[in-house]
Amino acid sequence: MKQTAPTLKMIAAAAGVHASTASRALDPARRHLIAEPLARHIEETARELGYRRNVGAAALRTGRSQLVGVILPDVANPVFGPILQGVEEALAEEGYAAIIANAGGTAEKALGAAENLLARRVDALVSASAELDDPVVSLCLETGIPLVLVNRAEARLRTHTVVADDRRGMRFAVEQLAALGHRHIGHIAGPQGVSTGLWRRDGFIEAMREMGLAAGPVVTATAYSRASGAMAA
Amino acid sequence: MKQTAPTLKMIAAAAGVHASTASRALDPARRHLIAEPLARHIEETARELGYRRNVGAAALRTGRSQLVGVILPDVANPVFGPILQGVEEALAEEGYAAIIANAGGTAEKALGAAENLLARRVDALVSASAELDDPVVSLCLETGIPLVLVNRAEARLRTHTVVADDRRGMRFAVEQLAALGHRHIGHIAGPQGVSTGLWRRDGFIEAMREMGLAAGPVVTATAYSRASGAMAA
DNA sequence: CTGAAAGCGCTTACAG
DNA sequence: CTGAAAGCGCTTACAG
Repeated sequence: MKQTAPTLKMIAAAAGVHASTASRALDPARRHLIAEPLARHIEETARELGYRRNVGAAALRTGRSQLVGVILPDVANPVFGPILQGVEEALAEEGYAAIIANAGGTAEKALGAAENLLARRVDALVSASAELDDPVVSLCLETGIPLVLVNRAEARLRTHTVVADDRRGMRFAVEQLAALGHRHIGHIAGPQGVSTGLWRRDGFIEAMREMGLAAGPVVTATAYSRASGAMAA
Repeated sequence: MKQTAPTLKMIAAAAGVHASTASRALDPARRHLIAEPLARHIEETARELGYRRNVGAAALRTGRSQLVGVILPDVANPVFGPILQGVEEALAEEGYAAIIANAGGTAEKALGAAENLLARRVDALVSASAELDDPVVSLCLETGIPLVLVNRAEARLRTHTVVADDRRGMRFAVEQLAALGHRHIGHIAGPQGVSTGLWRRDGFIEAMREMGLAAGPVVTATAYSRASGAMAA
């Protein structure tokens, strides 16, 4: 016997008011529009009947889903746990929820994921899987949906982007090794179609040159995966 | 100039049919109800105008959100990446999307997260953060919303549960160490309020006894965190 | 095979 | 301060 969730109309009826009044009383932002005792009464009935505002229905009316899509290149990769964590936490504070999608490494899949997310009318998108020239960015620009890139940047800055300085990081790594006395240093580069792979490779080459070391071997892995890494190694 | 997404009515008007007809033509499951040439015509207009079915609006009408909530104890913990990955993949195949929530270690927060998810009318819930007697399970049982527990089980089996045999795993670990000649083995146990912590501890004690080893020290960490682990160590 | 209406559960002008 | 109506974008009986 799956009881159907109580609606605003049911609460209103039980409290002896119109649905619009119940709606106002139950929304913190509009509660002040209702006389305090009445508001309290409505709140109580709502609690008794176990009312839970249907966020989806409200979304249809207001045009705001309170949903943000998060596109990850590889959900299983531990790199993205903390990123997702941060996103989820910030969103939850504002009453938003994160809906995730796996891009699975290719731009086509990422685009498909973005399309699905748009069909759910997410209020914004966060993508951690941008390529240097990313179709998801183009899509968001066309449709006007807010987007922020994390982890990977585009070659040309077209939207909000939050990334580490991969080039600098790699230079530090090389300098560290050189300081330890190493002279023959190789680099397994990530995919050159994404900023992390490209920038780290650039940083490696630059640092080697600056340190006056013979350019070590650079082998490019085709993907950020164990298999590709092993192959390159 | 943020163009508003085209609606079914707009497609229908452009194609010269009624919205109900467009709705049928654009739904693979009901497409056969429409004459093939007309269906094709509607499809084409939809594509031209860049139509994207509003999943949320459909959800309101059908009562199925095509959304599944996933409650994780700690999103940043790499343990949950592969779990989330598997869940997301299976859901995506069926046209569902995963919406995530961080339970942050306590049952109260997990319950709050579940409430938020229910307000979004998720069709089902997956929880990786169950305690031995979990309020989220009770809530789902009361409201009739499908739930599956992963990673952690309740003491009393009340719903679908997918977990590893932690007790057996710990016994293997002890046997392995004993086989290597170790005699003095200690155990940093996880929180005893969740099945993984409890079962592994039990497995440890049992295995030590069976191997005829003096019970090593068992220290219980208060949470699955680096800080708690360090303290216990 | 196609159309017209009703309604899912909300919120927002508009009245009073 | 409260009510009544309209409408968000769909889908589903019900007609024809």
